[in-house]
Amino acid sequence: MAGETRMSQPAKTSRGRDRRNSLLDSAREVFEELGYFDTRVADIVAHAKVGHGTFYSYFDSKDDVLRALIDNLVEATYSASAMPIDHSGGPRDHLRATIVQFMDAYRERAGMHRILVQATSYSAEFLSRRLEIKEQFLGRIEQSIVAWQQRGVAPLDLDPFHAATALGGMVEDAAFAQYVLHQPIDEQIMITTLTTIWSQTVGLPESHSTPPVTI
Amino acid sequence: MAGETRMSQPAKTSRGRDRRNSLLDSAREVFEELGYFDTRVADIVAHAKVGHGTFYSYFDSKDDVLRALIDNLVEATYSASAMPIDHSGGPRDHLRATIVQFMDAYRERAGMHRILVQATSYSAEFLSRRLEIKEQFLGRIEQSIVAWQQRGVAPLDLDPFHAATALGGMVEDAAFAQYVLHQPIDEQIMITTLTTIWSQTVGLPESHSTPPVTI
Amino acid sequence: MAGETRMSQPAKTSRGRDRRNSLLDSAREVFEELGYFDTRVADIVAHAKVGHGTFYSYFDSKDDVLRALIDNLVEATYSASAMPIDHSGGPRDHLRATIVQFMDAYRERAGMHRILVQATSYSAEFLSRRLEIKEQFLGRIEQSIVAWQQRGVAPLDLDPFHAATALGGMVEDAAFAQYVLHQPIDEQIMITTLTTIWSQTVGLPESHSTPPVTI
Amino acid sequence: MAGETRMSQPAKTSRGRDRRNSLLDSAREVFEELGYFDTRVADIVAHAKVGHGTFYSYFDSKDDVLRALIDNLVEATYSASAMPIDHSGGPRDHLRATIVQFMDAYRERAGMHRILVQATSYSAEFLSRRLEIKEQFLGRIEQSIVAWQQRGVAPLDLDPFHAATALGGMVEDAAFAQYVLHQPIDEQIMITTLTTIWSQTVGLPESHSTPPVTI
DNA sequence: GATGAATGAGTCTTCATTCAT
DNA sequence: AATGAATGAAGACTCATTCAT
Repeated sequence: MAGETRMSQPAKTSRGRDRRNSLLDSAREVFEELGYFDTRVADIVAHAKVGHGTFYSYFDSKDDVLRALIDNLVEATYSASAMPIDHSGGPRDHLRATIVQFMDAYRERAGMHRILVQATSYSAEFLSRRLEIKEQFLGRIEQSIVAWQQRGVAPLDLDPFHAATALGGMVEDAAFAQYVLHQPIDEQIMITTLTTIWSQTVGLPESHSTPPVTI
Repeated sequence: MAGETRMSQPAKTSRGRDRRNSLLDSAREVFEELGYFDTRVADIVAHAKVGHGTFYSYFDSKDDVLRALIDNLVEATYSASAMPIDHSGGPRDHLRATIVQFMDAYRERAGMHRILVQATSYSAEFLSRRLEIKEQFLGRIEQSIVAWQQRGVAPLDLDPFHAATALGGMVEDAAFAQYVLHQPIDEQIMITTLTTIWSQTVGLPESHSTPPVTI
Repeated sequence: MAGETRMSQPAKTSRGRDRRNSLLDSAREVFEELGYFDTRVADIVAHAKVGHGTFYSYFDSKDDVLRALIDNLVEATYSASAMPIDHSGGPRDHLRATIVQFMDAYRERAGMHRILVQATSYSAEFLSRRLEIKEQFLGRIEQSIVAWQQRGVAPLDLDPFHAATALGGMVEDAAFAQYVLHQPIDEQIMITTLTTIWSQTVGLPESHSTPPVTI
Repeated sequence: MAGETRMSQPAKTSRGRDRRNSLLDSAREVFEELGYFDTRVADIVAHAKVGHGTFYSYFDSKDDVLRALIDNLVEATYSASAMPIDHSGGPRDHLRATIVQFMDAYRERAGMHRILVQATSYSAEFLSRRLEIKEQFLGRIEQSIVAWQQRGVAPLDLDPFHAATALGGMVEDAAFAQYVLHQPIDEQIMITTLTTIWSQTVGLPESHSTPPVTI
């Protein structure tokens, strides 16, 4: 399915970079509207108002644009989660802010998250990419649980990896249900609920006395 | 213009039922091996050792078999979650048993759950079917949370619907990660972790004194 | 297309004859409703409420029933045109009666005439059958023109064969337009018009004195 | 579900137009040789020496080429019947010239007329197209009959519409018998016969004194 | 570089006919 | 004799990708 992953043309000139970005945008918009499978290369080039040949001078294949888009999503997700968060409140406030940050980032790219799920079920290559995002996310959670255990806040009999997997999966699933499946979920109540479940699991007090731990 | 006869699933005879089941099994096995998209009708009929026409006398299309398989999955999932659970232990034991029951049912049909996710991302019709399963599952959780709140066990400021969505999503995601994505998760630790998170959220005591509430 | 025309099973027993006729009727009805091409053998056997196998024990193929039905049509057409006609009136009355007889016979079997035209354009074999009917019809006309010429009524410079072809074609086309294409034609006016054109061509007087010539 | 782009006849370039015409010619030739039903798209593309896809980038389906060919036939028929006719002779000469013009046009496109009849018996859409041609033809005849009646030449008790239907059908049937069915008809004798029948019906004198009426 | 016409392998689906029961 | 399940050849159509202009 994947083949030997020829790298798509780099496009040195600025004009080439623009064209490539334009195609990337078109591909994303069409994918988000029709889904990956129902999108034909013809749809993308029509949307970008270029010829078929142009598409293939920037990307090796339909899979290749998808790859590029997923790369962008991965990168954006990394950047988003690396953004600093206000530490002024207590640990629960901080946790809540972290969850809000995640939900915001997800909502903003909900269309591509839908495509990522499609791609995941279509090729092992894209599954790896998706797991890569998830592991990065879960790794940070695991570290924060370990930190809380070291401070004597979180119970020591909680397995950090499995708890991170459970809690992280919970948050991601909530985001998917809300922003991709458009389930009738109230954003604020859901954030409060997620924060509560998470806090109780790792033993965060309601008060603001405990020093914050960055997720 | 065309004749008016268009029947799939004609056979009421036992031979016809057998043939249909055989095709259904073949379809499931091939879907599980290759995924829905990479499966050709030719693969299914070859696996079932029948002619192309035979396939089309039991099913209207490739989509139609998928529909039938998903129907079976939905039905099986309903049945599984309706099975009685041992009530001899305390509430936590009971919750754990319920989670174990879910994980067992999921593991047993992991292949089809993978296909369900694929189908979900491919057609709105299958998405509805999947949400149907999930709502049934989440509805039961929501009711149990309400019951615990009425007994004064679960905190009243916990929104039952959103908590059910979060906790249910958490468990389903864990099952998916474990049995479909084959993430390196330890079954027992994960079950303990899920039980702990859930119990703490709804206020279940560690001891065995509280009367059980059926999920 | 036709192959070597194996004669379809003769059906010696009366039960067999009934079955065969029942199938023939079903085939005709379905052909008339759907047209030959859009009719599937499945439609015929469903209409006759018999199994596929039964069909093939009375007919060799789908073409074969069509052949049988066209044979019936040819035979019926021969019989109809051989029926005696009231000779009491003058020659024009007689001609008119003959045309009426033709139109009646055509109307009664309009559905099969439509099928005959379809079959004609589909296989040379059926074309021959159709021409056979037509030649029989035109031959009679030609003879009557010759007779009128011998009586000094019809002009001698009229070529009997070509006039018969023209006049016969005119009448057949009118029948087709009226009964198959359902063009908005008034039956009585059309019959009068055809009679007039024909009479003038062959010199029939308006009065009733000329002795009749049977077509 | 599918993309929204569905274009046939895209090419506005001269190359595209050429290709389309080449396919149209191939389709016509193959249809004329094998008949519409026995022609496969594969036959057409083989004859045109292009790939399958090329066919489908100019036409939506096998039906679609047929539609295009019939459109051409309709157009050509309109043009042909609109061509001026020599008025120097008497009314009979003029009528004869009109009939000759029709027969010439029919002979030239006999192959397509055969296909038109096939198409007619296959789909109501094509039947409409055929009737469209015929009505245009019969309408002109009807008008000329009315004109002759107004001049006191044609008998007033002749119904113009039904007479036009009868006479027009006669001529068309003669053309079909001659050029499509290849019946042993002598062209000149047939034209004389048709002219005679028609003339006598509408009362045209043999002499050249009556002023001509254009059909 | 850009274009879009051309390609053809790949799939689904139909239905006349056969034959085991 | 009757049945109807099974067959599989046949054919329409799609669309990612190539390449001549």
